[in-house]
Amino acid sequence: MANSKKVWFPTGFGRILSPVKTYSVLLADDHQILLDGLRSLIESSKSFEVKNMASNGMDALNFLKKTDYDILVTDYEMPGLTGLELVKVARTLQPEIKIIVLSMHDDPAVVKEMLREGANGYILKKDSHRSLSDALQKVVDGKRFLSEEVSEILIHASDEEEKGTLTARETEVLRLVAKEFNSRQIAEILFISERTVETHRKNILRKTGASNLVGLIKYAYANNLI
Amino acid sequence: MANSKKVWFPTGFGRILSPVKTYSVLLADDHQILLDGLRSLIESSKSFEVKNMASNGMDALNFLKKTDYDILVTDYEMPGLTGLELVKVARTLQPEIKIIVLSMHDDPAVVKEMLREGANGYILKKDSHRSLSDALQKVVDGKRFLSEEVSEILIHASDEEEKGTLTARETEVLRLVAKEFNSRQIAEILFISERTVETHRKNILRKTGASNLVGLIKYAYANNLI
DNA sequence: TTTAAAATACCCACCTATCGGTATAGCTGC
DNA sequence: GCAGCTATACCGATAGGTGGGTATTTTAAA
Repeated sequence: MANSKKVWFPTGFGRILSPVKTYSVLLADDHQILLDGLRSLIESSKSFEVKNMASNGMDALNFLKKTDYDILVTDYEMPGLTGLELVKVARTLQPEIKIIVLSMHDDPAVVKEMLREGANGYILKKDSHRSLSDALQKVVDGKRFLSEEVSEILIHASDEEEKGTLTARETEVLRLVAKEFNSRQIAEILFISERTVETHRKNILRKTGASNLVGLIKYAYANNLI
Repeated sequence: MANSKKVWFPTGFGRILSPVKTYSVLLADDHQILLDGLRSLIESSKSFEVKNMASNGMDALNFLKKTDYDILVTDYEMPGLTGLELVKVARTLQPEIKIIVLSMHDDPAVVKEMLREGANGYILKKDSHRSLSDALQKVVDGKRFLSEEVSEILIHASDEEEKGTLTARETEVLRLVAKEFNSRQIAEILFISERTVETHRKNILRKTGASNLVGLIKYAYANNLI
């Protein structure tokens, strides 16, 4: 991993010396007090070192461009770049970085999207500090970590999984969108008003959770509509 | 195949009767004189019957919505829906239909796109009438048909395959586009002007031959950029 | 038969992408 | 040195997509 120092650290009852890696961490959160608290928490373990702290997304981005880190711990809502955007960019700039999202948000859709876009762990601010240390250890071990609360949320979310079920007409429209037709052309092809096509598109966007055309096409690929 | 009549037709020296299928054909071209000529040519073989003729893309579309055909023979440039659009729609409405494009265009990019979007055969208006009858037979046999001229074009096209080679920066921009960032956000991430991002996007669109965002994303998928 | 969902359609406002220019600075290879 | 490519940047105009509404008809389910 990048920029990590190897130190000799006593394990067990101090009888054996073994190499322990110190993982570099980048913290991003717009609340300074939380940043300081997190640093303290994280560095209470000698395995982790907070190398930099950013109070907004853009600052975090600047750090990511200059330095490699083993772990990024980021808030979800921040001024400038949001946490989601930061996760995407971090995953692009440093494909190997481990990302833990620390959020107040317990919206399952948000959680899923973050995980989809590259987060390795997701914990809530109302979770205990144990969750954070567990998460750190899990992700450096190459595993995924969700706090109990988050797991709970995802389980119940699957109950109300009415999303993603496009109607036949909506699927038809989406297929045509994916064929590079614009709304006017789709309206001509289906013999309906352009307004109706726009309504369908809006409903498709809402149901799929996509933020724009690009997300729509990715959804279409993911669901074998292309 | 759809809407085809089976007739008993003598083969060989008339000694054996075997079942011969009459394939239904839809013709689309904006030149009436050519339509009439094509009908005559096609129906000189008892295996093919021109069921309808359309003088523009929208008329053709209407026919496709009402009736199933075995074969669509269409011009490339037409008022209303273009040939390319017609091919896409036809492939959507009637997945099993065989499509032969008859065009003046010898641009390899056009040829490739038509084939990619579902055309089974491509012949030029300067080709001989033999090409058309060969094409009809080939496509109903489930094969692809390109006239000699067209094959020639595609071969030489591969020489000047400088297209599709995006620069590193362009690829970077495209990846970010595919991550659902808009130009403003990409500008922020890359520390460049929004104008520059727009220029890159224009160049990417031109190089990939995509007509819009959707085409771009499809290109990104096809080239493993996502 | 009542109800709910789906498909249809319109409005306005705003944002974003695309088109077709032009232009300059830096780098690379002949 | 200079041609060619790349990355950078700007402009105006237009097309197209998105957001947030409302509302009617058709169809399918309870």
